[in-house]
Formats: sequence, C-alpha cells, structure tokens
Amino acid sequence: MSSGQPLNPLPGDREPTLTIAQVAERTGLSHDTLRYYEKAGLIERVGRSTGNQRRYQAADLAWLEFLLRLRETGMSIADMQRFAALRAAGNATVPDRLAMLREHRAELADRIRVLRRNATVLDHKIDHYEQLLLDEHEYEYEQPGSEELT
Amino acid sequence: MSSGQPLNPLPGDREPTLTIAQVAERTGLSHDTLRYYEKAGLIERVGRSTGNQRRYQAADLAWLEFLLRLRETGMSIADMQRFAALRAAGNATVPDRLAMLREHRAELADRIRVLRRNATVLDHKIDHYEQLLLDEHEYEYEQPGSEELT
DNA sequence: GTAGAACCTGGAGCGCGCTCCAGGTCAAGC
DNA sequence: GCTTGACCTGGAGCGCGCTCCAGGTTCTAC
Repeated sequence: MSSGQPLNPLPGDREPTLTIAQVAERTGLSHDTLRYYEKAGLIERVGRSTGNQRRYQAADLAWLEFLLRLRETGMSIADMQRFAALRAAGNATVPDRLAMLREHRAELADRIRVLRRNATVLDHKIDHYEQLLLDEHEYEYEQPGSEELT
Repeated sequence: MSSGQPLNPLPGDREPTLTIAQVAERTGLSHDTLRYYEKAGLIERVGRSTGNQRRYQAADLAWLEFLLRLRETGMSIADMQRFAALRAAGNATVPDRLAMLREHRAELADRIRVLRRNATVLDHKIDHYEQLLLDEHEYEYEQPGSEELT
C-alpha cells in the first residue's frame, strides 16, 4: 500500500471497499489465507475492481469476523464450509444453521470445562514445584531423595 | 487381550505392570501414539519384558496422564519434549520447569478468556437465528426482506 | 507344539490448514 | 511512459501430530 488512505476505485458501486491488504490487516489473516478461504467457499466470491482485484465490502468483513470466531472456537474448515453453504442457500436453511451453532456452542462449553479442569491440574503442579524450590532453599542446597514423580 | 486379568510377567521386578494395550485403554491414546511419544522422547524408555515388549509402571502412567493435560491445554509436542528433557535432567531444572508451566498457565488463561468471549458471540448469533424463526412463523411463511447479513 | 492374537521396529503416508512459488497483470507516483 | 509494488491464478509444498504398513517376534490358550 501507499501512504494516505486511497479510497479504492469501485466497479461502478455505491459503498467504499477495502483491498485484500486492508482486510488482511484488519482481520489478521494473510493474503494467502483470504484467497484460500474464498477458493474454499468459506466466503462468497468477493467483488472485483475493473482490473480483477478484490474489493471487499463491509458485509464481507463482518462475515469474515464471524468466521474467525468460529475458527477460534475450534470449528474445522469443513464445518465452516457447510455453514457457509447453508447461508448461501438462503433463509430456508436457518433451522439447519441454528442446529449447527447450537451443537458447536455445546461443544465449546465442554471444551471450556475441560480447560478449566486442566488449569487446576497445572496450578497444583506449579504449587508442587514452588514447594520443591522452597524446601531446597531451606536445607541450603539440594537434597537427594526429595525427588518426586515429576 | 484375553479374558480375565493377566498379571503381566515382570522382568524380575517388584511392581505390577501394564501392557501397551492396557495403557492405551486407560489413557485413550493409540498403541501407535504411545510408541510415537516414546520415540519422540516425551516419555523415557519404558521397561521391557524379557521378550522386549513394553511393560508400563504406575509412574509411566502418571506421567502420561500429565502429558495429556498439557496436550489438552494446547501445548505442542516440541514444548512437551523440552519439558520432558528438563524433567529427565533432574532436580536442578525445577526452576526452568516452573517457568514453563507458569507461562503455559498464563497462555491457557488467555485462551479461556478468548473462548468465553467468543461463546457470547455465538450466543448472540443463536438468539438472532431464533428470532428469525419466530418472525417467520408469525407472518405465516417466509418474508423476503427479513434477510440479514447472515 | 501350534494357532492366533498381541507386540516389535523403521519408515512411509496422511489430513489439516495454511504458505509459498512462478509467472504473469494492474495501479500509482514520478 | 516507466518503475515499483500490490495484486492475480493455479498448483506445489510444508509442519504438525499422528496413523498405517511390512515384515518379523512373542505370548497365551489349547
């Protein structure tokens, strides 16, 4: 990109658009990933400039942000493809989309629970190591036999 | 495995041991993964029967369980290798291990926070879809123009 | 003793989610 | 008009974390 903020030329359109570089910057996705997502059907074909360069609109960005939330919560590309296909198929698929989201939400809740449980295991281990260090200092340097399972 | 519970022959040892199949069953890891973890140095070389078959001891299992907690919380194999190497190097590495665990714990806390934030985004989306369905029924079948961004 | 299941090793292969590359076209400043 | 950087496409390549395979050995039940 250049300096300033170029209002990208539109293909005879109303709304201001973003180049792929600008979308990459805003979403944190790479250029390649953005093109890959489009090729994979996660996003519908983005509008083009007269010279065939991508011009993203606000709706594209909003959808990408939502996809990122799905990705961050561990949804696979394959499932996101399914979801995107349902969305592209129109309002009649709302029940299916709702079902997918509910299931994903439930799995997410499970994963959060597991992580929290594991977090307490880590805390115990950390406590254990801290105690080991304290004991060591107490006896002024090492103490074979105070070795534990870990 | 056969029926009954065979007390596996020990290599002239004290403690009861487990075969790889039994460890696989208890941990949920596959035979291949268990062998892979050993080859990768995540677990120290497991004891063998006279015929060179693995015989896991309680300490092996405990360590595996802890590794699983690390894995479930998203630690990479490479980091687990580092941790395992420190552990194998003895008590002098306790401060390093503690530092690793603390850092991992902090990252885990971040990831849980992100997941919880995303969970609320999902909840909003679900609410939105539910509302769409309600509206649809209200008007007795469809309603073009009630289409949203998603 | 023998059959069949369980196990061994070294190494190749795989699915996922990108990432990189080659060989071009397009756009903006001078 | 020219340069330089952003962008395009199709397809190959990669790192991770396993998973599978071939070819052989061991264990257990009968």
